[in-house]
Amino acid sequence: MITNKNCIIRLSRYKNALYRLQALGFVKVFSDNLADSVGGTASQVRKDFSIFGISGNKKGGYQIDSLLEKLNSILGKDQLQKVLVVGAGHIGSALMRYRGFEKEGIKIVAGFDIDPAKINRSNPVPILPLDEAKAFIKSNQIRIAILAVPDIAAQSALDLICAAGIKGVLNFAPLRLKAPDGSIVNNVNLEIELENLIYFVNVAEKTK
Amino acid sequence: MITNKNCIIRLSRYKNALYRLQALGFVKVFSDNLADSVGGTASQVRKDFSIFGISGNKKGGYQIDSLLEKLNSILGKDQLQKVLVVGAGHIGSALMRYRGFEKEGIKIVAGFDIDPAKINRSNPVPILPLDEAKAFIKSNQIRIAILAVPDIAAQSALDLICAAGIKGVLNFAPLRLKAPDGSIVNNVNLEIELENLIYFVNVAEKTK
DNA sequence: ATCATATTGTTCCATTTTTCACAATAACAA
DNA sequence: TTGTTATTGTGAAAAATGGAACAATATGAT
Ligand SMILES: NC(=O)c1ccc[n+]([C@@H]2O[C@H](COP(=O)([O-])OP(=O)(O)OC[C@H]3O[C@@H](n4cnc5c(N)ncnc54)[C@H](O)[C@@H]3O)[C@@H](O)[C@H]2O)c1
Ligand SMILES: NC(=O)c1ccc[n+]([C@@H]2O[C@H](COP(=O)([O-])OP(=O)(O)OC[C@H]3O[C@@H](n4cnc5c(N)ncnc54)[C@H](O)[C@@H]3O)[C@@H](O)[C@H]2O)c1
Repeated sequence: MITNKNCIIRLSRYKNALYRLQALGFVKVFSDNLADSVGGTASQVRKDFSIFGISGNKKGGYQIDSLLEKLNSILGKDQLQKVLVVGAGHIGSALMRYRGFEKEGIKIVAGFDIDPAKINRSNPVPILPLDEAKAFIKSNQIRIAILAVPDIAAQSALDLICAAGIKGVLNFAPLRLKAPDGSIVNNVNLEIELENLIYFVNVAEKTK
Repeated sequence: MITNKNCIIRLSRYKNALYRLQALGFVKVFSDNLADSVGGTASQVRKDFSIFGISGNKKGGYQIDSLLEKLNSILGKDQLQKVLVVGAGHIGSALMRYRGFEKEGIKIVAGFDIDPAKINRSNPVPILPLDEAKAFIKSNQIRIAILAVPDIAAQSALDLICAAGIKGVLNFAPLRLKAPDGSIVNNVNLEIELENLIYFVNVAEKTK
């Protein structure tokens, strides 16, 4: 069982690179082409594939279309992934208006908010009152949510949606949430991303 | 020289946890308190500190205020970090309106856009035409930028700001940019974050 | 003053991740 | 057909990361 997050991220990158190559008319690809496209090494590409039992052809590389099929299946992209956004504020609405997820088979199906002023059922992505979240999650069998509520509300909103059936949450609030049993929380912490960047810029500056 | 990104992320977490503890009135802390707060082990906390020459007191733990001073200095938080946003669209304006960075000593000082309709010099964070970016970066000695332009414009915008003196970029466009010499690009790729989450949710589902 | 105790700092060990290296082999050329 | 070459797949080596263990020691108790 693979627990290596970086490995899965690389699979996503290979997949994206393969679509670009396919769009350019390529039908096969070698491990070193892929390595170049995503910025890695050829042996790591092959090792990653081998972990998932993906094989190519000696001297012939990999068929792009069948490779994409396999990667897409591993990454759960053989079915449309329905996602909710909880918190229709600045970040939440930016995400709901973003069209880029759709080409990745990810569809934001609804937003939820406690502020009555934010409710808008006729939006392309409808924004509904939080009270309706539980029923919505259950009847539409949603498993994934993006959490974009104020920090103070994050844990209770998380508990609510997980109790309703959400299994995976991408959390934007910059604090450590306790994931309810059976659910996974990943964080996007932009403060920390910036701090990290600043650190490495400073280090580069000093060693220069 | 530390190249371990996770280690630096942990330093940020320690720092955040320390502020919370400080706000609760604590003046000292033990490695296992910190480990609990951030979800790690006590030896890792001590190891992280030791890497940076931070020492505490046998049996006495660490003084929170002096620990914070040291962490803040390592993380470059002893001076206000001025940051630009390039691209005042959905993501860019969400970031410019966000007040949360300020308490972290990060100040978004300006946004830049090519669309004349976006220009607004009297905004709390002024939004200026891209042509002015170079002069602004130079005269204000900005080193860090957030890139939130459409995918197609990302590489050229990156080249422009790095040529003007930007050393570190947090890029939201879901593609691999070529960092100009002497600059660092870190990516926030939400598509990939979601794919990753979906993968691990599926795995958990299956092994259940 | 002595002892017991709690906690650090660091060394050593285990695990994970990446890279190297090369045998196996499919494709192609002559 | 035979030989040459390019590329995979993988086992072994190396590097990086994380965790356990424990000696050193400051603190507080008796
Ligand atoms: N905006 C940014 O650029 C940015 C950057 C980094 C981190 N964040 C984090 O993202 C989160 C959201 O930030 P934002 O700027 O979008 O905030 P915001 O205040 O603009 O929006 C939050 C929304 O959540 C709604 N809400 C409050 N409690 C709720 C609940 N219990 N259930 C459902 N909805 C609820 C509010 O009505 C509001 O519409 C915060 O945790 C913030 O720290 C935001
Ligand atoms: N909005 C989201 O939720 C979201 C999610 C994931 C990724 N992204 C990525 O973030 C980036 C920005 O997305 P967005 O939704 O904010 O886009 P957007 O179209 O809302 O905004 C982009 C802004 O950049 C400006 N712009 C275009 N070219 C420019 C240039 N050369 N220099 C300066 N400004 C320029 C445009 O005028 C516009 O204001 C895109 O790469 C997108 O793929 C966005």
